[in-house]
Amino acid sequence: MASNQDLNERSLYLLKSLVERYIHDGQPVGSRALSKDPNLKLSPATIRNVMADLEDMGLIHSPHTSAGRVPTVSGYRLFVNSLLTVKPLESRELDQLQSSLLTESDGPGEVLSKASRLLSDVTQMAGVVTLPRRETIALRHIEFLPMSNTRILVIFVTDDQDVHNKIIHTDRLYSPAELQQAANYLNSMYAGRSLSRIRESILLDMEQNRAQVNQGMIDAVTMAQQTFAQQPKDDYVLTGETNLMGFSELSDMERLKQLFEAFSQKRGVIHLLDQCLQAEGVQIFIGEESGYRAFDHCSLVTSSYSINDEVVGVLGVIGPTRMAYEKVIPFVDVTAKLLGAALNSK
Amino acid sequence: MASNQDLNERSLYLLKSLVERYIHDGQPVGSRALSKDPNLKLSPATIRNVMADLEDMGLIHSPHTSAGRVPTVSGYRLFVNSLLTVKPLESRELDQLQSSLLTESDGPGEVLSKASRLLSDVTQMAGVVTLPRRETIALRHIEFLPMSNTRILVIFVTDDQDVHNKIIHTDRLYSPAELQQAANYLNSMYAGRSLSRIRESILLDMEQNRAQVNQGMIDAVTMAQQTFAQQPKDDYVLTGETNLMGFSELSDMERLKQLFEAFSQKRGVIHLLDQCLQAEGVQIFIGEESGYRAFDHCSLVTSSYSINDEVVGVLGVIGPTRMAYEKVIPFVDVTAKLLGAALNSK
DNA sequence: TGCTGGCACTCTCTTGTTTAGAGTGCTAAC
DNA sequence: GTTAGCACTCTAAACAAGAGAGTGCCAGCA
Repeated sequence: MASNQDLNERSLYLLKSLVERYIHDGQPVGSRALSKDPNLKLSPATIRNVMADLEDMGLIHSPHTSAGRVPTVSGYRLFVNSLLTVKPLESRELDQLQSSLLTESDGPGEVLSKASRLLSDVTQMAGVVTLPRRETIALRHIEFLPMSNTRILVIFVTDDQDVHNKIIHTDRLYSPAELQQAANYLNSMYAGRSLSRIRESILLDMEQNRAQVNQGMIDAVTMAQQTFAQQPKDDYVLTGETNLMGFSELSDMERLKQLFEAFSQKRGVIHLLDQCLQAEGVQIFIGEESGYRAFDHCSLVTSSYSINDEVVGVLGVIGPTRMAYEKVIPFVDVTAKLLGAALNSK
Repeated sequence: MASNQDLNERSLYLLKSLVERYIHDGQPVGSRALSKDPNLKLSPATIRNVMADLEDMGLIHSPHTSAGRVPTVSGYRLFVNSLLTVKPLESRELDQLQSSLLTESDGPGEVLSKASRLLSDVTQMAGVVTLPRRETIALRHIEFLPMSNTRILVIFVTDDQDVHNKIIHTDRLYSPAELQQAANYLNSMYAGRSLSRIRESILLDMEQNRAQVNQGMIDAVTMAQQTFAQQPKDDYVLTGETNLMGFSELSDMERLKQLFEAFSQKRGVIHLLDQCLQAEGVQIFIGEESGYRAFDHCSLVTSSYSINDEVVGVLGVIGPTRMAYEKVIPFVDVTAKLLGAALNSK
């Protein structure tokens, strides 16, 4: 058994070179090819010895006897963690990013779509952006419109100019006038505050028996919170899925189907992305690391993005394990920062 | 050259039988297999003669010398138009449909999604439903909220309880009070009428120099119309795309990619579906008939659906040319009617 | 005239075999 | 510790052969 001490500088350089070559041309890399590396004046035989060690350590693996070696998940992991030389963004790409995201115009929804499209267009893989999910969203404006029976259409505008609407069911019948009054009250008294604080506030007022507060107000806030709670916030914008169909490692139809099914179920993907909400900076899942079968042959490069220093969402790129990490990582990083900036300025 | 007179009852029955067999097991059908048909007491040799005629007429086609025959697009077309024996819906399916669609609860958006999901779940192909697009939509409620500079958030509730919102840019700055006033005026005076009629009305009032009408009102309606005009109505709900990955005739990765790209572009698909808006009843595109390369190996079974006798949208099923038309056609038909009914009752 | 049995033919698909090429592991020598 | 050499293994491509399916056509029969 080879110990970690065998991981001297030379073996690491060899691993790095191997991973880079494999990422570049997708073929298993043999000792002969590596021996051509000008920085590495070694014969194929020596390289074979080193590769045997790397294989013992589970960093590379041979598809069959007479093929070269291919990085394993651990190999990629080591590569990404310590060997990678990150390529800074090309200025052309940076320009494209900035001009696309920072033009003040459309609503938040459009900005997210643009970001996702950028991620997929530039990397030629799939781009994903989760909808921003703020802990405390303040009320900007609320409206209750009666529908048939006990159904009420609640329109809820948050202070980030996002419009939510939801049909809710109430226990009793409310008259249009009642609804109007409740909305007016909430709009005039509590705009700018978060829902939970509004609720607290009203309860307090009620205790103190203020005249203008009544059960209706409570109901109204409950409705509003309902609207918000049920809002399908577990959602994301995914673009460029079709790019993934070009990769040979995903050309297996059964695998591809599972992957696309995961995309439309959304649950699993969201759950995976949520794990990146906590983490600072760029987070990477390689192959089976994600824990989701559908992503076994994919890697996920993600970064959280923030509005006003509050982490609200995650964006990233989904592609085959064999991807150009050195370009994707900085790109995801910058995009996340720019998206945050774009949403800040709203 | 064989003339149409050769299309006697026997040849037609043979074609029908051939198409049915091919649809059922996906293999080219040979003369020997067809000779086993109990209603058709003919030797393989005779059947071969008839099949040769059918091939001359371009109704069937042989992939290679020693394979059986496969229907061409014309063959499918003749089959669908005149030979098909439609299978009525199974009561289980009808129950499922009714209970899913006719439960009064959620907004129109959810109903459309449910319809689409039903289409894909039952047929195990892809289901599509275009968003309803009414010629004249009446105003239920409107709200203008100021954002930064000359940007205004318009919230527009139509009488079918659908909420639209859009950020528009105006020429000059409007004060919150102005916006409030405009919205109040529109809501109180014109709720229930269509936008174009509101506009006419206001212009008329202005000519007659009524006191309460001013340029602001005109601007308000213009804004409202803008909101509505720019609304991306060229949209649909598509579900079960992944089902399509199971079909061998779509297993070519390049084709599949084109198909999925068409799905996400949306333009072409919408254009195709629009052609069904005019038509009464179920409309079918078989293979290349659609005119879109991406759909060359697909068939599309569609039907328009109506709200209050006004045709507003199209729904349908997308699958391989080799699909069970006799089941899909009645299913699409019924679903369209039920969806109309479900939306009517709102 | 229309149907049928027979037969030669064609094409695909599968299987087995061979060969070239690539890459390895091991060993002995430097 | 490094290297050259060599036997070995495995894949991929090319080729051959045979089985199977289905056809077209022809001659004979009702």
